[in-house]
Amino acid sequence: MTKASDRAYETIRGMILSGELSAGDPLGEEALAERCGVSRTPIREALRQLETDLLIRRTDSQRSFVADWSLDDVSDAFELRAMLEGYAARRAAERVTPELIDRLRACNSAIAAAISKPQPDVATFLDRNREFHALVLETAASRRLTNLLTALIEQPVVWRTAHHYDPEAFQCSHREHADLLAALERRDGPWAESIMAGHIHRAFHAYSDAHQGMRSLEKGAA
Amino acid sequence: MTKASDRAYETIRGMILSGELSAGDPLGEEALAERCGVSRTPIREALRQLETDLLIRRTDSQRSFVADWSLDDVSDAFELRAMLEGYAARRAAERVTPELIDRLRACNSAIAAAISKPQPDVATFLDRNREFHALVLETAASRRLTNLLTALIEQPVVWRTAHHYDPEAFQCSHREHADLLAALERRDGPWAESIMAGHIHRAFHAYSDAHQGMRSLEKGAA
DNA sequence: ACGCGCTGTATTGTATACAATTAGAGAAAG
DNA sequence: CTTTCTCTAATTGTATACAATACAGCGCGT
Repeated sequence: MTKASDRAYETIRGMILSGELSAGDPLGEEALAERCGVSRTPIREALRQLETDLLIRRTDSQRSFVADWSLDDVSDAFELRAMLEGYAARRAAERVTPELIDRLRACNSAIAAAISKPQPDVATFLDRNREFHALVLETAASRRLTNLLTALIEQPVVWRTAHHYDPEAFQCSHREHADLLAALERRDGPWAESIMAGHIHRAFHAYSDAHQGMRSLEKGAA
Repeated sequence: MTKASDRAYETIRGMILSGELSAGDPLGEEALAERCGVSRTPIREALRQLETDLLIRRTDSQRSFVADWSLDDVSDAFELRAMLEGYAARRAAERVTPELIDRLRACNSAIAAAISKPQPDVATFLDRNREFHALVLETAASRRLTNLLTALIEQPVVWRTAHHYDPEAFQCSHREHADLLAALERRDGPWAESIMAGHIHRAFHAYSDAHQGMRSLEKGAA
């Protein structure tokens, strides 16, 4: 059986990512404990983890709230991701093995299959996309880099952006993965870095555009 | 009165940085609790923080040990620092204020005073150096970046490297700070980024050389 | 009406007891 | 002699009670 603090972490994280809790909502330890069916002790551990993930913020007096992400925040996070994942891709290119290439290719094929349906399978896309990036990161073989990136990769807002992708955006993502594969296969670190950085920047603009669209809709509805 | 968990954090961190505990030493919660004069609860909070700082590592079964840093690890950490602090400097250049310039200048003057004595005041140098970098980071105004960098800035090994600096190394550091000030004053982001990245890389080589020297000494003594 | 301080209540911090898990020593079998 | 199994002791995980702290609302004085 999994530890209670882990379950609490997953539960609370899920509530934030799913939108069940919205930005700014207060997170009382006692309330969460009741909701997760555990005592406050594991909740506190979970909150500390979520804090380093930047999914929650704590006031000076240690009260916890669901973090709110302004467009500036998100832009900032993406720029950091572009830099760090670019670095990861470069390191991966220097350490790549034939097995890795095979696994990445399989991954990207699964993505291709998921997005060429008439009704794109977004869940599979997200899973395989995550796997693709995780493989690259693993190959980069830097514990520190892995640590830093986990805080940035699982971003709440981004998580849902792919649902607004149009067919062309999916194709772009897939093609960029293929390009990255080519760079890795040739062990060309700088190329891999450039592609990855561009890949992340494009994802940001996809998010940014979708967000803008959503805001106009809200405005129109109001 | 400061919180017990904070005191515990500082105490344990101090024990690691000062070398009272060496790499690989086991860190039992109960033993630490007794040593810090608090219960296990705040110790657990402190250990979590130290873990994200990468000063301790935890086994699969959650036992804690003082982290050991290979030269590769350190090199890796420095490269990340160079990238991230470079980015911070660039952002700072875009957001700089006259007050900041003044504070940085004061900081660097204090450094100059500390290192031009016949017997350099290393403690002051370290403090002011930290303050200098903290000011730049603060001006960069990215909560995320700050989070990521704290894990890298307070490196245990690095902390003691300055004690092995020769007079010229201190002067280099001071001069590079002055260069950075010039870049900030002109709001030249790319220049600031280059200087900062170079500054960090130089620090790595200073560490690397000193480390090499220490290893030869050890060898000779054995 | 406005600001200031006080008090009650809600929330977090800490200690402690107990449960669950794991490492490691030692015995038994091959 | 090596291997594996078991059992014990040490260590971490969780729950709960209590202490300290912060926030909000109210009353008071200006």
